[in-house]
Amino acid sequence: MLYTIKEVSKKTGLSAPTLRYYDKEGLLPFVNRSNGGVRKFQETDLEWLKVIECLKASGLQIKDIKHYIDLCLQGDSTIEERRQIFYARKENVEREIKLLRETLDLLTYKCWLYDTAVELGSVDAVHDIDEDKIPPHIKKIKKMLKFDC
Amino acid sequence: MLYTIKEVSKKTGLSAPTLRYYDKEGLLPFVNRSNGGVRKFQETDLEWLKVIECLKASGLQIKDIKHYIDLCLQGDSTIEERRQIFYARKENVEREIKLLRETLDLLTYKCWLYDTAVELGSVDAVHDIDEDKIPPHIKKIKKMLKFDC
DNA sequence: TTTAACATTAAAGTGAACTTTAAGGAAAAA
DNA sequence: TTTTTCCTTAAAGTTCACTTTAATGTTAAA
Repeated sequence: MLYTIKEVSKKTGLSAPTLRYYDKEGLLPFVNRSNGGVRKFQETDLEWLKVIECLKASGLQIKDIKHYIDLCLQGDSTIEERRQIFYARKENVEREIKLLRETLDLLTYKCWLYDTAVELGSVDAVHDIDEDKIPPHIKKIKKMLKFDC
Repeated sequence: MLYTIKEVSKKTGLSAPTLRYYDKEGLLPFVNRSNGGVRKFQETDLEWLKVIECLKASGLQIKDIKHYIDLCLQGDSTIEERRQIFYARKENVEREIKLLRETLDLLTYKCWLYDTAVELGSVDAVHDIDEDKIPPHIKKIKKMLKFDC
């Protein structure tokens, strides 16, 4: 089964110009063409695209994804470097998740604050609230925040 | 205690030009100046900056953070809109964390694959490996991936 | 009071990841 | 065979979030 760029666009959620841009940047050297020069994507190309999207989601730039693709083309002599790339990406994503969880804590607190502000009719009134009327999970977050907000 | 822009830069990790850029974009309308026009940051300004950083980390653009700051300046009449902003940000961060966890799964699989490829001396050899020599947590991820990689 | 280390602004420049445009070629249906 | 719908490219444009530059003013210590 071969796919046109439009079909791949639908399957991946990447626009056709984005796919062409990736190709131009050297991310898709494995995609074949018809005699007329039209790109014909294979099933394995879709798998490559998923790995590319994974590396992008991990915070890797296009030019560094290209470097990884180049290593793949060079074969088994580059295994060690590719291994290190994935370990570095893994660490980066773990760091990002940690950061987002801290962000989520402040947002959860703010959601409670504004829920309560809507109830009481003012933001100031929430800061005057009785300690024991604050839900435990909010209290816990408030302690971690180390600043009044 | 009042802080210069350089001190705030050190405390927040944001560069001095970035802080000036934020000010220019209307994110810091509360920061006072000396008679000579030099910014003098207060403790509360640092708290504002933490909320701004939280909104930025949640994926909000500068112009939309400005809109939130504007709402704050307008007072209690905008409580409901601000509440909705934080709920939307919370949902967005939860979605992002989910996505990053999926990314992490593929990266964890790739780390195992390249660990094994280093051991065996080739990537192809990893694909020929005995099913029962694949660790359970990797098997689990492999099943979820729905594609060979 | 001079000097050094800050601060200020406006405006231009940067880099990343696309998107858009324009002009045209390929492929499939009528 | 013609028409329509796709595809192609190169090149320019866009958006975002800064960063850099240049020219100048403020502030605190010596």
